[in-house]
Amino acid sequence: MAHDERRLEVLRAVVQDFVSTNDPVGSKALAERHDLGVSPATIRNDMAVLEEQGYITQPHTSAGRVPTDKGYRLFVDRLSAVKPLSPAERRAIERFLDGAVDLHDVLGRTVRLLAQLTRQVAVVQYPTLSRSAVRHLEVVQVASGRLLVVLITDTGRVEQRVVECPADVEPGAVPELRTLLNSAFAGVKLGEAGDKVPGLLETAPPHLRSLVAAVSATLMETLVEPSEDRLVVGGTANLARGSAMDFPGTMRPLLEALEEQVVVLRLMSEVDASTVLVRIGEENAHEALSGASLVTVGYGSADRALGGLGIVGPTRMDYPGNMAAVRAVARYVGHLLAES
Amino acid sequence: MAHDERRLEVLRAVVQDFVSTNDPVGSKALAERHDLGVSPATIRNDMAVLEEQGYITQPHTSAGRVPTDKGYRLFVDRLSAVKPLSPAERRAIERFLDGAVDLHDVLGRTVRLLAQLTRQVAVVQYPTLSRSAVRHLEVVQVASGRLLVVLITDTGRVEQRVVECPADVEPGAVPELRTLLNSAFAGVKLGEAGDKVPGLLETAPPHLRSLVAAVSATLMETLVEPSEDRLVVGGTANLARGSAMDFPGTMRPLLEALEEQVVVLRLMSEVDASTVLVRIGEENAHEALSGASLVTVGYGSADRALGGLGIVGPTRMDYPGNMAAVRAVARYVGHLLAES
DNA sequence: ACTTGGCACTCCGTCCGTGCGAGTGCCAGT
DNA sequence: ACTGGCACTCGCACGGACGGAGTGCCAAGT
Repeated sequence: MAHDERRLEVLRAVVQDFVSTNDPVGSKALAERHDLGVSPATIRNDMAVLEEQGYITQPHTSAGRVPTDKGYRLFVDRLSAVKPLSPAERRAIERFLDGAVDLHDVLGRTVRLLAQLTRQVAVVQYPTLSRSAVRHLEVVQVASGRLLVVLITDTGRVEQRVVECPADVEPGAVPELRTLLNSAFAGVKLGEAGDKVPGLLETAPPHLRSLVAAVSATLMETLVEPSEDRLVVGGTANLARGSAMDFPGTMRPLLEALEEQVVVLRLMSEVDASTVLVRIGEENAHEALSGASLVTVGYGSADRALGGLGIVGPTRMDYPGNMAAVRAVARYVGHLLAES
Repeated sequence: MAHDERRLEVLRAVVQDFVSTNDPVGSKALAERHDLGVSPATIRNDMAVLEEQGYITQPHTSAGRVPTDKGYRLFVDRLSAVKPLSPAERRAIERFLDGAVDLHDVLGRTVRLLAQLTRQVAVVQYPTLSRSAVRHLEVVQVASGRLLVVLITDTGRVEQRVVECPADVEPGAVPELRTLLNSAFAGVKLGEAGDKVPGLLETAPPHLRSLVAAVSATLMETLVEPSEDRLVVGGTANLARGSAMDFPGTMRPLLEALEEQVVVLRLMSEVDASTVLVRIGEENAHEALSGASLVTVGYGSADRALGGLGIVGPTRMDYPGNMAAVRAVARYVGHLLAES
């Protein structure tokens, strides 16, 4: 019935007004700023119902209403239209990201770009190692019993490890080892590289076997460790913008969580590249984030997500705009990394 | 005369009390907490002189006194004894830093360690490229006209760049190129690598010359750019501790400056490894840092500083303790990087 | 020449009471 | 089912009073 529909319209209006003004919104103001075609009194009745259903609440008796987490959720799921980016924003994305020289640079620019577009804290995850493929393995001898192994992935990520060798390395063994490793692992996804190790050990010439074993062990160790997946954080200055009213308590736990990385990374791990994921307030389950919202999405080519990126901000944020920005940036980064 | 000496003693007491309590300190409280052997009235006279000389000031008429930047400066220069680290802290340093797997890891641990020890924001600069020496150069072909060049320094830093080649690369040229570059640059400090290029171009076999030129150009570009010197920041959550009274205005500009990096890096560039450098409040010259103090020192082996590290916090900080922590951590990191 | 106790003064922070405005809930009327 | 009216409730901003902490100065003591 037209009844329920108007009520949703009222909720949408409450969210929009509260997001833009940061003041609890009352029935009179609503009637003025939106043409809902009804009087403030009617709106009051609707708001009473919305409050009973848990979508909005009032900070004190007789102040305006404020959306609850549940209210934002409904807004995001059913009431928000996709907000197209302005041409200026599209241009900003290109201008910002073109001319990046390496992976580190790309992700650094990305995080700054996202922070600037959304005026929130931005987070970008490095491409997950286990989903990347080996482009090249490099072996360098740095001392008689020590090798430096450098792994370069198809996404441009570079990892290096020092490997202690059981015995001295014979001269000439290093190039041999390099060729062997590359022919075994090149193009292999890191998540599946472990399967190759036994076969490689069998076919390797005996005098290299211990070397191969040592190097493989170190590599596997590097990869199995998903906590090593790095996170780039930017725009933390935006936290200090909202006059500290935006976050309950202080913003301290939030800053701590961002530095921990592990909390955010866990949330990131659930993204996929096709849909923008929004987590609102308490939905985050983690204490420090219970007053914040996350908008995340995976980036990468269509068939595989390389990693996640997104923003974290107060629950009172411009969801449609931020969702659009996050998605657009992820698409662009995906292309950029795919073609390099 | 004993006169001046006691006045300095009063200044020291003011600084110490204010740092620990965060309240303007009055004559009576001073007389109680320190045995200066004189009455509050005498202390008042001394404080009046100290105020006239600009070392302390009162927030309002008839509140206690607070040290000025100049007062902290005198305290740091002449009144602070070296505070030895506790055994627990020494152990924490070792425990924290041992077991780091690569450079990124070392610096990440360092910054967390410093932030935890000092309860301030910690910053660590990556080893300056121009002062590092080439350990190895790796060349990989990633497409017909594109090479990936990976530079590994003796400090473990890894930089990579994609080089677009003027023409197709003949098969077999890549290993040749690799050998050539390595024999020319291995062990050379990057700051001086530019001098080697002309000679290298002359002696290079003709068919490699254009390749060498392209690769060298990219390398020089990478190195000349000192702004690429990265900074690791940690412990920003500590900013939110001091109840926002510690920083005039908000802490927003401070967070921005930390993200900019360039401001902090410029200050870092002046460090050397032997002395701890303290910059207090307005001494920083940069607007955003005018309410903050920096404690920095270079790390590296005795003969060359690889980079800087330090902390930034409110002018009201425990200078002796923080100076000791910064120095101890820098020494440990220096050893760690020297032996790897 | 310094130090000390006393004293009057200044000013900040807090508390309390008031008035105002915004917003609500309810009710009667259309 | 909607609307206008009305009484009611709070939060907040304003303003004056109060208490306390701390100072500066002065006269007296060592």
